[in-house]
Amino acid sequence: MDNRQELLDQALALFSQRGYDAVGVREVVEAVGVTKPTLYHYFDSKRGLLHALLRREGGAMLEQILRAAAYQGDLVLTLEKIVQAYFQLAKTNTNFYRMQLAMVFAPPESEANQAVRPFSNEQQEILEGVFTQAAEDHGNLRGRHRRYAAGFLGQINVMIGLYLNDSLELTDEVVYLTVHQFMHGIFS
Amino acid sequence: MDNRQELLDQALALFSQRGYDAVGVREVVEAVGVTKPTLYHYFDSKRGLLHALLRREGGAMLEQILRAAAYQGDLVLTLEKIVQAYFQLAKTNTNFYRMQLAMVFAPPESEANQAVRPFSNEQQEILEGVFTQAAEDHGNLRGRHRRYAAGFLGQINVMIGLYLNDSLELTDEVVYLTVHQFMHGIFS
DNA sequence: GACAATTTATACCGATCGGTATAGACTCAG
DNA sequence: CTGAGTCTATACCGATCGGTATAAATTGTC
Repeated sequence: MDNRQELLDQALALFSQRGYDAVGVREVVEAVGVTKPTLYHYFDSKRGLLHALLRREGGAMLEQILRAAAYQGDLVLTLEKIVQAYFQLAKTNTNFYRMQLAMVFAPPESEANQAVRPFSNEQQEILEGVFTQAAEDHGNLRGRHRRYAAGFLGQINVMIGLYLNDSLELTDEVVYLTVHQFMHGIFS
Repeated sequence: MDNRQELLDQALALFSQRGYDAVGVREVVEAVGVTKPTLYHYFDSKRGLLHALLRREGGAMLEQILRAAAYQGDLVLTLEKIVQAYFQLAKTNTNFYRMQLAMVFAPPESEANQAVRPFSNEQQEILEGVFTQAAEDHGNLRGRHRRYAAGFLGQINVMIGLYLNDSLELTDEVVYLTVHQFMHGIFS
C-alpha cells in the first residue's frame, strides 16, 4: 500500500524527466527499492502504471481547475482565477505538469498521448464551459468556445512553459498580463 | 545515396507517428527495405539519424520562417506573413511539424528535446528579432520581446494543434484571426 | 579488365525490454 | 494455531534493443 504510492511517485519523477518510453520498469522499481513482481502486483502493466498515475495526479488537478472555473458573471475574474489555479498547479506539482504537457504533444499513436487524451479533453470541456456561459453575457463570444478555450489554455501553457525553462516567474502580475493580453491583445 | 533519403523519409514518418523512443532502428530499415548496416553506414547512431533529420527538415523550415519574418515597418503585416508561413509549413510538411512539436515539449532530459533545442531557439530568436525591430516604431513593446515571441509562437501552435487534430482548417481567415487576436484580444 | 572506394547484406553481440511462474513471508480473522 | 489472503523476492522467459565484425556486391576510374 505504501509501496504503491512510492512506485507512482518514482514513476512520475522518472517519466517527467526522461519520458515514458525511455524509462523501463526496472528503473522504476530500483528507484523505489523493490522488485518487478511488486510493481506488477499493483499495476498489471507499464501502461497500467501510467494510467494510475494519470488518475491520481490528473484527478486532483481537474478538481482544482473545476473549482477555479466556476463562472459567476465576470469573465475576466473567472479567467484570472483559472490562470491562478494553473500556475499554482505548475508550481506545486511541476513534475506532473511537465509530464502531462509532454504527453499532450506526444505523437498521436503513442501510448502517452492516447493515455492523456481523456484528461486533456476534460480540461478543454471545462474551459469551453466557461466561454459558453460567458457568451450569455457577451454575445460576440458565441460559436467560438472551442477556439477560445484552446487559445486561452495555449497562452497559459506558454507562460508555464517559460516557467519550466526558468525563464519566467509565475507572479500575480503574470496572471494579470496573461488574461489581459488574451482579452485585449498586446497593445493597451 | 537514395537510400539515405529514403531512410530519413521513413524515419520521419515513423517518429512523427509513434515517437522517437518507441520506434526502433529495425523498424526504420524494414520500412525502407534495407538492413541495419546500411543505416549505420549513413548515420553513426540512431541519435545521428535524428540529428540529420532535423538538419534536413528543420533547415528548410527555418529558411521559410526567416524569409517571412523580414520586418519592413508594418508589424501586423509581418506577423500575418509569419503565420502564413507557419501554416504553410504545417500543411506541406505535417509529419515534421508534428514531430518537432512533440520534441519541443518532450521531457528536458530526453534525447528528442535536447536535439530539437537549437532549432527551437533559432525560431525564438527570429521572432524576437521581429518584436525588437518593431519596438523602434512601437515603444510599448520594448523589453517584452521574449514573452511576446513565445506568446505569438504559442498562439500559432495552438491553431496548428487544432489543425493536426482535424479540428480546424488553416484558412486565410484564421491567419487574420490569429494575428488580430494577438494584437487586440478576443474582443473588438 | 583491374583496382579502389563506396555501398550493402549475413550473422552476430551483450544488454535491456516488458512480463511471469513459483514460492516464501507477512497480516489478520477465526 | 490455523488457514486464507495479501504482498514481495528469486529466477527466469522470449523478444527486441542499439550497434558491429566481416565480407560480398556494386560502382566509377584508369
